[in-house]
Amino acid sequence: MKKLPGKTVERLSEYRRVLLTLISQGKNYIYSHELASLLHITAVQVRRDLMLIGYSSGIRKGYDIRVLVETIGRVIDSETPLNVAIIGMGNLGRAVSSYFRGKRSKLNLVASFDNDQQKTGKVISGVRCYDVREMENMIKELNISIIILTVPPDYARSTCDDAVRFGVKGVLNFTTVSLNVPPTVYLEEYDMVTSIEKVAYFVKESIR
Amino acid sequence: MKKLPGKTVERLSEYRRVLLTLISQGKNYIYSHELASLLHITAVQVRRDLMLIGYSSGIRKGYDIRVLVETIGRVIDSETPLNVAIIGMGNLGRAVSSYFRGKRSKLNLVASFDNDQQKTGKVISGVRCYDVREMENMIKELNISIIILTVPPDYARSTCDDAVRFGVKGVLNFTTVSLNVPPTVYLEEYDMVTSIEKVAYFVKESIR
DNA sequence: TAAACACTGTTATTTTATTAACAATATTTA
DNA sequence: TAAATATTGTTAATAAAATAACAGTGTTTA
Ligand SMILES: NC(=O)c1ccc[n+]([C@@H]2O[C@H](COP(=O)([O-])OP(=O)(O)OC[C@H]3O[C@@H](n4cnc5c(N)ncnc54)[C@H](O)[C@@H]3O)[C@@H](O)[C@H]2O)c1
Ligand SMILES: NC(=O)c1ccc[n+]([C@@H]2O[C@H](COP(=O)([O-])OP(=O)(O)OC[C@H]3O[C@@H](n4cnc5c(N)ncnc54)[C@H](O)[C@@H]3O)[C@@H](O)[C@H]2O)c1
Repeated sequence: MKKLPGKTVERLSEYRRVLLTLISQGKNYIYSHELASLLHITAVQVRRDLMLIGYSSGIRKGYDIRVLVETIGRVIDSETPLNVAIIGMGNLGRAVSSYFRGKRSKLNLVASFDNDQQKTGKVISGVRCYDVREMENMIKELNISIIILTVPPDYARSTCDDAVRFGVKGVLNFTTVSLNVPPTVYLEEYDMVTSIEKVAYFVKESIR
Repeated sequence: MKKLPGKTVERLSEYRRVLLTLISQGKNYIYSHELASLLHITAVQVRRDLMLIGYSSGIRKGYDIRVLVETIGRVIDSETPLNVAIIGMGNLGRAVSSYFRGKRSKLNLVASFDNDQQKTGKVISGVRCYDVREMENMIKELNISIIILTVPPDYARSTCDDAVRFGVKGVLNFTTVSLNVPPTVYLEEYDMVTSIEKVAYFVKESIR
């Protein structure tokens, strides 16, 4: 299948998230317009995305939620699970760890790294914390292909460079520092200050 | 000034973030292509965004960073500071609180709320934590216009509805639950599982 | 069972966002 | 000082994303 646009991948992930909660609530079928309204988008957008991944319901009773979840998984998940590590087990690292662990069967959180001796060698928020100096060994040994970066800003660049050198193929950067990676590595950055400033901007504009 | 596209607002926030760190490093001027490469975008994009907010450097030695930061502030910040509260002081709420507090002069984190008696009445991660039952009073008393929602999924919807009823105008939702708000309220949602699934998708595609 | 209806899948259109192109102009170099 | 260079601001072109339109087809209803 042709590589999907990033936006579509995001929406597919979101579809699956809400579909999984619907399953747990006992729902079996869903119409495009229902799914759309849950995501604040249009029904056409939903149908278009599903067309892109070649899913078609056949019946006119909406989509079979289980089949749809499975189809989305076949498209966006890796066939063999990918291993993930968190670097920097501070406030955010621990929050992410306890939240993310076990959420997706095709993404295994297998390690965390820190340079604080109080933390290394222990299991923190459900995952073993290694000394950051062991990063090279462990990335190779555990075949870690994705890192979530939550170290202090001053260490972000060097830590990322190291991880890439050791073979990591994807980086989710939560630090405030904008990073650089070679084109063979996929980088996604998120800064919550940007999100809240965006909210603030539209609030400001609406109450003017 | 006409309302800016959301994408532009996001980039303006990002420009400011990197510009602020450059100032602290003693840099005074920056070229469009330098700023662009820090954000992994093109120089044209930068110039276009700045055109939209009516900033022009005049000189050909790049943009005066201080003036640019100030100009961005005049456009995206509220004239009078907006007050913000975090609801749900668990792992994520505390991380966000300690990170965000004091970051922006026009956004004051003035309160947090929780329903756990162990937490209420104390100062946690630098901000006073109130009982969630006091939300109505405090939102009105402190004039809170934005909330950051980090309660457990099951409480997300009702908590958001309450906050909106009590007068909140913007919501940044970090829970996994997709919310609904009236059109007068601005809602921004972020799920980190989506981000990491996106990374995983492009990693998978690249190593195929 | 025939008409009305509801929903999907897909093509066409519109809108939005990004990139390219380039004239204008300050700065540097010869 | 004149030519070459570098950078901006802006218009034009392109690309990407979202939406609209609608034919096709089960399903329901009378
Ligand atoms: N807390 C948030 O909500 C939040 C939000 C957005 C971004 N951030 C960013 O995320 C990063 C972490 O934030 P935090 O609040 O968790 O900070 P924190 O100080 O609580 O955590 C940082 C952790 O990294 C460890 N560390 C330091 N140097 C290291 C190194 N060289 N290698 C490995 N580990 C190292 C520290 O021991 C600590 O455990 C920061 O860059 C911050 O700007 C945080
Ligand atoms: N931890 C993460 O990195 C992360 C990432 C993405 C999303 N989330 C989501 O954010 C939310 C919080 O995650 P967390 O890890 O901090 O969970 P948590 O359980 O540590 O924190 C939840 C907090 O909310 C409080 N609370 C419970 N009911 C409440 C109510 N009715 N009103 C006010 N406060 C209430 C609890 O006392 C607790 O302090 C969850 O919905 C989770 O799915 C978390």
